[in-house]
Formats: sequence, C-alpha cells, structure tokens
Amino acid sequence: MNPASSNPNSDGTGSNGSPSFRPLYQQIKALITQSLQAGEWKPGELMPSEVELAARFKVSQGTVRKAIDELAAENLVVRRQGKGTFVATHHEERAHFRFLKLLPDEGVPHHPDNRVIEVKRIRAPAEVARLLELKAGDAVVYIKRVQSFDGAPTILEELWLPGQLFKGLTAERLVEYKGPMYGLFESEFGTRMIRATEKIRAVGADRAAAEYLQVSEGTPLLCAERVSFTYGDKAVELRRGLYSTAKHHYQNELS
Amino acid sequence: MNPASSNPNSDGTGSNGSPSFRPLYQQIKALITQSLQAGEWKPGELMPSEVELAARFKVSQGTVRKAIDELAAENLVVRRQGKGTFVATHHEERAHFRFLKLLPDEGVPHHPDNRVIEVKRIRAPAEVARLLELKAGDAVVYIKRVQSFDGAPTILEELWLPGQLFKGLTAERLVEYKGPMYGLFESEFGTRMIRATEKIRAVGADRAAAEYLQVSEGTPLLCAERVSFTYGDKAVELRRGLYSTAKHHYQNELS
DNA sequence: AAGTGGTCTAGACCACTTT
DNA sequence: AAGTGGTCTAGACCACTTC
Repeated sequence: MNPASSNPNSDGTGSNGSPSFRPLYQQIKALITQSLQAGEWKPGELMPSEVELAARFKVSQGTVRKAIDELAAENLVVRRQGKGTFVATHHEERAHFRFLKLLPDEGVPHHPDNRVIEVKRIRAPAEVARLLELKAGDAVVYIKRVQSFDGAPTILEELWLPGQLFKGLTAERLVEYKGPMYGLFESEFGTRMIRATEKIRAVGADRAAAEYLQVSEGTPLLCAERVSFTYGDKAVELRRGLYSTAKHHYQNELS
Repeated sequence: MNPASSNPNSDGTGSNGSPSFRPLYQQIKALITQSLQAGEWKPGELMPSEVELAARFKVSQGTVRKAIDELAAENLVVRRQGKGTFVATHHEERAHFRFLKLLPDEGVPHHPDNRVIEVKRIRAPAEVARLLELKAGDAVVYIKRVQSFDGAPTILEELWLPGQLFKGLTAERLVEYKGPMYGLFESEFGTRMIRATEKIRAVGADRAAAEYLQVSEGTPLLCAERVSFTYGDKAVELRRGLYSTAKHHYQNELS
C-alpha cells in the first residue's frame, strides 16, 4: 500500500469532522501539548523519544519530528542531541532573560534583588478582570515589589494573579523563594507561563513611585503592562512594571 | 548506493575544509542568501521552484526545502502554496507593521503622515560611526522628520544612513515617495533591511522635541534607538525615535 | 554498543493556483 | 492538466551522549 494513502485525512475531512484540512503533525502537536498541559511530563523532565512517540501515535518518526520542531520553536520543549527532548522550564539560566528585557547600558546582565512590598488577596477591579479574562469581583492575588540592580532600585512592579490558581501564595513564600518568580509559579502552583504581550509607554513618576525608585517626582519612567499566557492562550498574569531607565534600557529584537 | 553515503560531509570535514560539521541544507541556505544579496532575484519576484533549486545544487528537494524553511522563518522569503516562493519585500502591507511597533490605544492601526524636517549630508559623529560600523568622519545622510496620526504629531525621528549606500538621497525624493521608507531604500538604493535591534528608554521632552510633538517641555516620551541590518548582519541604519505615548503604545510580544 | 536527536534521500500523494 | 509548495512515509547514516 502507498504510505500516504493511509493518511486519515485522505477523505478530505479532519478526524474531528471539520471540513478543513488539518495536517497530521499538527494533530500530533496538539496531543503532545495536551500531555504537557496535563503534566504527564513535568517541566525539566525527559520526554519520550521520537521513536516512542511515533509508535504511540502510530505515525512515522518524521511526523513526530515536525510536531516537536514547532514545540521547540515555541519554547515549550528543548531538544538536546544525543540526550533527548526535555520539557522546558523556567529553572534555567537561558529562560530567565526571555522575560527580563531590562538590561544594563554597560556591563553584563545579572539577576535583580527582590524586595516584596505587599501581598494581599483582593477582588479584581474591572480593568484587571477584563485583562485576566475573569469576572469583575473574582479573587486575585495582588503583589507589589521593588527590584534592584547593584543596590539601586530600578523596577517597581505590581502583579495581579487569578486567586483560583494561586491559593497558597503568601509574602513569606515569595520572600523565601530563591530564583525567578516564574519558576515559583511553575513548581509550586503548576502554572507555566509560555508567552506574553506587553504594551509600553513613558510616564512620569508619581509620588509613590518616586519614593520606591529613589528618583524625583515626575522623572520619566518606562511603563510596561504585561499579560502572560499559559497553555491554551489562557491569561494567568497581569503585571505592570515601572522601569527607571537611567542606567538600563529595554532591549528588543525586530525581525 | 546508499543515499547518504554521497553526502560530501561524510569525510567529517565540511567542503570548506573547516573541521566542524556543517549540514548540507545550511550550505544551500547560504548559497541562496548570497543570490538574494547579489540581487539575482529582486524583492517581490518569484524565485526558482524547489525542484529547480534542487537540480541546480544537486541535492534532494527535501534539503532545499529545509533551507527555504529557515529563510521563510527569517522573513527573507515568502512561500505561497501553489504559486511559488517569492523574495520578501517592504512593499507589502504585512511587512509595514513589523517595524512600526507603535499602535493606537484604541481603534485600528494605520499609516502615519510624514513631514520631512531636514535632510543633509554630514560627517558621522563618533557615536553614530561606532553604531554603524563606520570610521568617524565618514559621510552619512542625516534625516529628521515628524510622523502624525490623525493630524496629531506623534513620532519625532532622526536617522543616520551610510553616505556610501545612499548617494542620491535628497529631501525631494523622500517627500515624493509614497509608502514606507524601507520600501524606498529597497527599490531606489538596493539596500534591504531585514532585522533590527532596539534599545528603549523613557526621557523627558526637550524644548525642540516638545515643539515638534506639541507637548509641554519635560513630558515623558519613549526613546527608541534602532540599529537596522541588511544581509550579512551589516548595519545600515541608525534611527532615534521619540514617541509620544499619550494615545499610542509600543506593542511587543514575548515568547 | 546502544540510544537519542539531526541530516539526507527518494518517492508518493495532497492542497492550491494557474493554464 | 500541469506546476507549485505542503505533508507523510521509510530507510539510511551522522553526531552526540551514555553505558
């Protein structure tokens, strides 16, 4: 029999009954993504080999390969030649700077020191609820913190997280935890950020911001409003950061 | 004969004599890139089909395919099923907004109106020369312009371009030209921007900027310093933009 | 030596566009 | 009907890691 004639799409309709053509490798990709989301393999863990997955899904290795290629391009998994494919994790140096875009004008980038100002549970304001795709009044965790580089306070950040997903999150756990916050979210709360959108503006420091960042009132600051998403494009974090750009800048690549 | 045994890399050294392994498809990719750079196929034009290229380079279609896949991922070419592969061009709606990151807070994005303030040829200041990888004192074209959305001046931009590459560039040609500036550079000067890096800061409007953008002095503005590159990672543009972010924001995707 | 991801090939067929 | 890019397969071999 000809190989391609065993393609379940040969009848012109996808296996879901939809009339439009859906490549096999994308269906496989969706299945693997579901397993990732369900936690069948945890962040940092080794996934089954391409050969195993091909057998499991009854497709050729090349088809599994193409599915994993896309997952790797989206930073959901990491391939390592000779070792295998691993579930991506925020507990890696390389992942840290993908979401920390503020770099020093001179010198090598390093991790900021964190000072937690406030953690509380509140009802979501309308604007927050809208961006997090919640109902107004739903519980959210509110976090306020300041990050410093070389002792100089540089980032004033406020976060809003769906209360449902972050039940045991307290100031203590946030302070205790060493490493990036997304690592904490991933390990302790099973919520993995995979992409985000940011809207950036220039604003003047109000009195509170000026005090936290030790600048004078009215100093121009970068204001970055971030909405982060986990699997299935579900919004799971709203973050508003005020960046002092006296000795740092927001680095971006256009391509 | 076994197919793979005809791989010229089988001896463990690349055809360039380097000791490290270099996949065939990357060599093909480099050859195609050279043809793009040399202008063998112009922006917007149809390229040879995968079958033709495979014959030309004496490799399988799959190998050419993988090379073109990467070129498409880097936005150097555009694939269109049933039609062929085309050289990417800035004369397309889709390309415009890849380098125009400032979007309106509300409503649909549209193209700005341009007002050219100044065009002159000068000797490159040290800082400009450094970023453009020129010698200090080399000739550069300096451009200053204001861009408006709905009649409201929003972007004050200064540009520095290597004089060598932009010999006939005058204010007249800049004003006459309809469409995005990168389109002009591509068609009239044979220089195609393919990627850029930006450093973004918040600054206060100085007196000149305040006047051009019709805001009060000291108003916080986004300052975006862009270095653009053409084939071979050669820097070909320095651009410093001041953005009024009262009704617009810089939109970015993190992934 | 065995297992993994990575490369390359050859061939078939599908989806889409144009003739 | 013919040509293009897109998908899928099967098989071989390479580079790298581990045992």
